[in-house]
Amino acid sequence: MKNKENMYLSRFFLSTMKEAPAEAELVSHKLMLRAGIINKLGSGLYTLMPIGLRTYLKVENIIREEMDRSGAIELRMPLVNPAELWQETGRWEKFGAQLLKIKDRHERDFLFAPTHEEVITDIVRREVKSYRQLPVNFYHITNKFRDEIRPRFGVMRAREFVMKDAYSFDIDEAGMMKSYQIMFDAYMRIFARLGLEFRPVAADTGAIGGKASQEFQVLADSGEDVIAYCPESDYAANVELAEAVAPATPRAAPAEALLKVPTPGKSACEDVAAFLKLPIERTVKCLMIFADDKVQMLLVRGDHSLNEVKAGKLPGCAEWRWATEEEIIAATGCKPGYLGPVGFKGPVIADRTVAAMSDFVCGANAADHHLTGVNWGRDCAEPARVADLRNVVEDDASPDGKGALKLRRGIEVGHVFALGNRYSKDMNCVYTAEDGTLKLAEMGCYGIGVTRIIAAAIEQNHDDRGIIWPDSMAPFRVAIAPIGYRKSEAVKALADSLHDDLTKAGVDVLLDDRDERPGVMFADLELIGVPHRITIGDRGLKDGMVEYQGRRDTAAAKVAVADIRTFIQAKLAT
RNA sequence: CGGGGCGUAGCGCAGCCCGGUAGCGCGCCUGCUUUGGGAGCAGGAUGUCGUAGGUUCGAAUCCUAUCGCCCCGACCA
Repeated sequence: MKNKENMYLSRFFLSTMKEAPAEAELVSHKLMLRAGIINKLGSGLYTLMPIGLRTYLKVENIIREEMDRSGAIELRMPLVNPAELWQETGRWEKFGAQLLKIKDRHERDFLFAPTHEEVITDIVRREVKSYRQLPVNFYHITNKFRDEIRPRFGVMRAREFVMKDAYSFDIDEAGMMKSYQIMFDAYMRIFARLGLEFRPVAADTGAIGGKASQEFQVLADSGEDVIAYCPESDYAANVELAEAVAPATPRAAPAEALLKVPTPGKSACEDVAAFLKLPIERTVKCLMIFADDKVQMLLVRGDHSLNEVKAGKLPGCAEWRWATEEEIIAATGCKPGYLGPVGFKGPVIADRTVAAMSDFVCGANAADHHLTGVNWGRDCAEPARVADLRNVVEDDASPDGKGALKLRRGIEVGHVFALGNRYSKDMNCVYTAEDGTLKLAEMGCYGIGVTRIIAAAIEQNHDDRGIIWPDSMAPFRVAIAPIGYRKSEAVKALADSLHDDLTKAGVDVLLDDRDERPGVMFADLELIGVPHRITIGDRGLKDGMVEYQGRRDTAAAKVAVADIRTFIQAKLAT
């Protein structure tokens, strides 16, 4: 970023708060409000204040540099799109309530774009005629609007937000995968340069569909996603996708007799297990869904949880929903809480773990009763289908067979998709191939949540005093804190000359010339997260010393005035 | 959309149950003092009590409606 002369805090605009507004829950949200980075206009709508914009621009520039380096070409598409384009792909209807639709003065339908596949595909089908023009990768960095069901956590899940999205077009699948890899590599460079602790993970392709997909997750305990990874290998996947492999040991032979036991008021597996004095791993949880026009029974072990994405991948279950209580009673003759496969007439789909259990406990399809010693084949039919239904848990075997899985939470800041020809087919985006035939372009799409990165970085880098910016994202890299700026000629002279020298050297430096008390100055500079601080006061100056303190340092270091310029340059170089 | 909660000064809150015309802390303004970790003293400004109806002699307080915001669930960068 080019430095301007105006790096005096008294002429900048800073609005800090001692107390965070009650609306904020998440640390990053609180700190962004307290540091004056954002200002709320409405639910999910935020102004990026001057200091926030400085950070934003640094992030944007790193992304732009790496995108350009990867060969992607920048353009900019409009926020408002005509409905017709979205009707071509069916997403005018299918995108759901998150799509904010509007009408213009002629009563024509428009929408606020939540993403830009349609627009870019339209551009390419009109502009690209020949294989000679491919591959091509266009990107832009702009505002998106998604009418989120529940905006929250400030800029983390805002309705209007900034996203960098790129779209690659190739002549065939091999080309697409090459473009995909190029983007993947660019993303690795971007998040590394931003100074974030992150991990690329295999992801579900979700509603967009496609062949391959990976998410870039910033690791943070407050993350909304859970990722499973294997410390012994490079396996890492979103739990939505992470495969729970079948148990290594085969099903044991039945050892117990089937027994119906009263379990009054005990419906949850934990309660049943405790009541029967059995480990919860012996129980089976019974979940009823409605899909494919019928009520179906899904079984997972009592201590496991259903993976709803996996459920949706079962045959005929793409549109599944939870069964209603009435449907459950009609299908089983029993209220939820005491259900089981024994005697159930409909389809039973068992998780791999459940299929390998013997002598297990499940509901008796009779209120306040469970069955113990249940065995497949003997007491009820083998499950109609055995599938991977559950979320992996810590210490599950890694699907690559190389150890045990660990879980961590993450914030999704980027996502790369090998899309294929879904959109080019719907929108007839074809090119003339070398052999003269018309072929569909193979697409990839690649998103980065630019504004979300700011929040994610704070989640990962803060302490009880405030933000600790990575150098790459700091609104100012160096702060000069003069004590007695307006009292001491010597302090002012050194502060000013240091400010000028650093500015000339291309360093983003902020001189706190407000003449505040030191406590106020330090507190503000720490809150806004400036990574390096130089403190100048008469007390040190009489010995020819100033102080340097890194934002993460516990104590300040004394540095001779004569050495401070080289000292700080050395700090900035690391 | 379903469930829960909150709207009183820029921010954090009290007052509401039990109606009597609004208060505390921080911040802000003025002056003096202070100046190495969110200063001290003195003085001061700031509210259509979210909005609209209703009950009442009288409503921040009770009733109704409405809007906004936050939290928990389904979505995603």
